[in-house]
Amino acid sequence: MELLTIGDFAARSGVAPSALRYYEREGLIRSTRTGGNQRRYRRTELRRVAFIRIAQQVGVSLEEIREALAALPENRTPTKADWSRLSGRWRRRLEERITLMERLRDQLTGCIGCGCLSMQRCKLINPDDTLAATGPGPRNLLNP
Amino acid sequence: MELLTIGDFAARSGVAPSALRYYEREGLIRSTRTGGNQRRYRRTELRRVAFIRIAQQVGVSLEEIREALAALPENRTPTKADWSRLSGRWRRRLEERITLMERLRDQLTGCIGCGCLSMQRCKLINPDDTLAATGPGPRNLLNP
DNA sequence: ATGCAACTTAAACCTCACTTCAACTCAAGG
DNA sequence: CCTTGAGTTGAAGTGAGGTTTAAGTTGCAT
Repeated sequence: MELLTIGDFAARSGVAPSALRYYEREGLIRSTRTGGNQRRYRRTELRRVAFIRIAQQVGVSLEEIREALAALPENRTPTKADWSRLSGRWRRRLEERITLMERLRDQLTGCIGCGCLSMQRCKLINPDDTLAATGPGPRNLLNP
Repeated sequence: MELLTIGDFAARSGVAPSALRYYEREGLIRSTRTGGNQRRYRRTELRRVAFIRIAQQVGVSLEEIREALAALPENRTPTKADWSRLSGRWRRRLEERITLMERLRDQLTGCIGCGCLSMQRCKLINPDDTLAATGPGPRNLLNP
């Protein structure tokens, strides 16, 4: 079994056939066709799908994933080094998100202490008191 | 200035008027009306909006946020203790998500070492080798 | 009292990431 | 050959979380 049908590929990747067709339309994965126009997937495509799903967990849009995947070589099967480079980028991204959420957690913990969630005093909402500059009260809630 | 117009409320909360109307339609916030049917917001509503935006950052859907806010007292202005209880729930949730993302990061770090992202060998994709049970290769990629 | 920015509504529209549908074709076992 | 399950397409639908539009009304300063 050299090439996988869409059904088998879906089963092995855990992604629905409809989603796989969608990914193909969006240029995220590729397939060859049989004489009868059915899709056949090489097993190396599984790595692409793995990468896509991991990136989605990290909060990356399909558009960005498509761009990242475009950096893979066209003509040869991607090597470990190719995947390693891409994964490294996602890891840095993931670490940024983790840092952000940890900061949110710490601030929320502080706010549970004071029970406030006040727009006037709470660090969670008015991080650096910068908002007070244009009058009393904050202008936006987030993005510290 | 006891009550805020929707424009002022939007400016102070950093949330667009259209979004505020949407939140009201969805039962997340409330307003009183003037004789001429215009919305007026009490400043305590800012806390609700703060809570909503924070919860969204934590990855909670508006539906769940609505349910959480429904736990607040109807007849009296919520106390610090009320907000504290709700915030505590979100904090636990946030910690769960952080743990999940840290695990993902650690696994991704390992996979950068091996450069694999292999469907056969990689922990990231085939976490506990449980998938091998129904034949060779994994059946789904994520949710360890 | 008038002018104008800010407000009101319902309905339509938007993006994202898919899924579902209808109508049809292909692949493979008996 | 026939049946049946799996695959094909374009188009439409879904749901979340809003934004935009059009037509009309209100609030407030002058």
